[in-house]
Amino acid sequence: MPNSVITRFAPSPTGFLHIGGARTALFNWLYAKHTGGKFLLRIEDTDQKRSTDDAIDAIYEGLSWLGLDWDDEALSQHARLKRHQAVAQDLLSNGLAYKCYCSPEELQDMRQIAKAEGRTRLYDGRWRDRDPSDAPTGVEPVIRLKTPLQGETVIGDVIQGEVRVSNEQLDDIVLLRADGSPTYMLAVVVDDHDMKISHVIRGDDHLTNAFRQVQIYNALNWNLPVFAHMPLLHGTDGAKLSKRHGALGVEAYRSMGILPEAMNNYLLRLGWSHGDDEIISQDHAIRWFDVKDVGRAASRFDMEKLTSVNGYYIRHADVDYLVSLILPIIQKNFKGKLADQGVDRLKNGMVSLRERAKNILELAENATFYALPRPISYDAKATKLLAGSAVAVLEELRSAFLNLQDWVQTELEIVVNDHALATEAKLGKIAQPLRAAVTGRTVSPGIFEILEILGKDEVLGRLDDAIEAHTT
RNA sequence: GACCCCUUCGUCUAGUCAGGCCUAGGACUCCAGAUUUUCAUUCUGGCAACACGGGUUCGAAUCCCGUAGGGGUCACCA
Repeated sequence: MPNSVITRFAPSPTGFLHIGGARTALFNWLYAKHTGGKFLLRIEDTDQKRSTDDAIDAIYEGLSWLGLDWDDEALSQHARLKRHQAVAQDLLSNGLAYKCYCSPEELQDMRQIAKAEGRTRLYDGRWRDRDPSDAPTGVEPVIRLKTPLQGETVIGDVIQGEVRVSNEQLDDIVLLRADGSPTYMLAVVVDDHDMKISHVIRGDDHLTNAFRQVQIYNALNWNLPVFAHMPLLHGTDGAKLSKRHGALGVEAYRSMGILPEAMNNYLLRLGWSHGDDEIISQDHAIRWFDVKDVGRAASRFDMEKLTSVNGYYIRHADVDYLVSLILPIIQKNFKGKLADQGVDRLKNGMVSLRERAKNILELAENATFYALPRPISYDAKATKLLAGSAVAVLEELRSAFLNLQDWVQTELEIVVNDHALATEAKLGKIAQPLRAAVTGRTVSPGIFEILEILGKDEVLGRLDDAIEAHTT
């Protein structure tokens, strides 16, 4: 059976797509692409109280931003309630499951005793073989799976290897709650089976759940999917990333100016590698990625490395793409006040600009002087630089520029250099005030490039503005 | 606590399956230097690790055992 690989990402709608979930989704997506299979999305919204449309949208948006498109319609687990119930009923009528009438208090006590005695098996199976006529009236039972008492349950995990646990450790799990809703354990198994999921790739916090799920598969006499439990992503402190730990949603990184390509690349390198390769294009990722190569150790999330990868992607990104990303930011910051030639200037200056930014926010900030109309504002350092004798320098430059016919970088450089020689000043002494006058800042791309892109009229105008603003 | 998983520079990792090519390689960070009109890029160099203890072997980061540390899971949550 060629092309039988079907993977899935099954997040619960908690309000955002967090970074660990994004990595899980990425690995599932890559594996599907690598094998020419399908990647499906299922929303685990069994708990209706906790899932909202907004939360579901956040997942869609997060995945879309990362470019992790899914095949077919996203499936809502909740919509499959009837099927889950039917499966539980089958199990019940086949004698593979039973009704349990324990009260929450009873269970609580049982658990305490079991823990005190150091046992893992928390439920003692007291209703397992009890006569149904003993059932108390007025109590809705839960349905529990009759799990094997002896032997062991084994998982051949692609990442973790063979993991086995004694069945004595596993108690009879609840399949259907008293209100008739399925538990997560039942729902995943039924859904994964019905969706024909071939590979279950998920965080290894599910590894111990997998044993219980295997028991459900076995009771149903269904084929097992291939399991791949990938190590968790940890925070800088080494603990599991969680909301409490300040784990952020992918949209938070987006608003920090991280590029989705960089995010994917960074996430991919956490727990997986291809020799010494650091920058891996999506094409290569698809070609090279295989779940079996995922490591078993958890890794920590490192913002500095992400930032560095992000810088690389910005430096190598397409000019128009970058302009389209920063334009809305600049317009938002300055209320749409854009110079007529603003966009052209941004495009012309972008190659130099992109080498100087670690993220899109910074890029937008550094590019602003191109986009805004006169008069520009000066930051504190620029203001300081323009005080005193700088005005005289600007005036001299202004008249030198005035006569320049061929307004190109090389010519401009000659003019400024000549001026430096004539006044026996160091180039820096002249270039810095010029930079401050023209960009409003002390840091920018090469000054001659800027002069050319801005154009003669604009430069002369900005010099006038600066002279006027700083003449005392 | 019980069960399961993990352990190479501060971090991500190569090397571990098929022991010698490893005086352990790369990347990020940091430091120094070169380039330079500022900043950045780029380039060069540097600091820095096989958790520990036993074995097996001519030889172990690699195999075995133990210890320590870290993580995960133990719900009528997902």
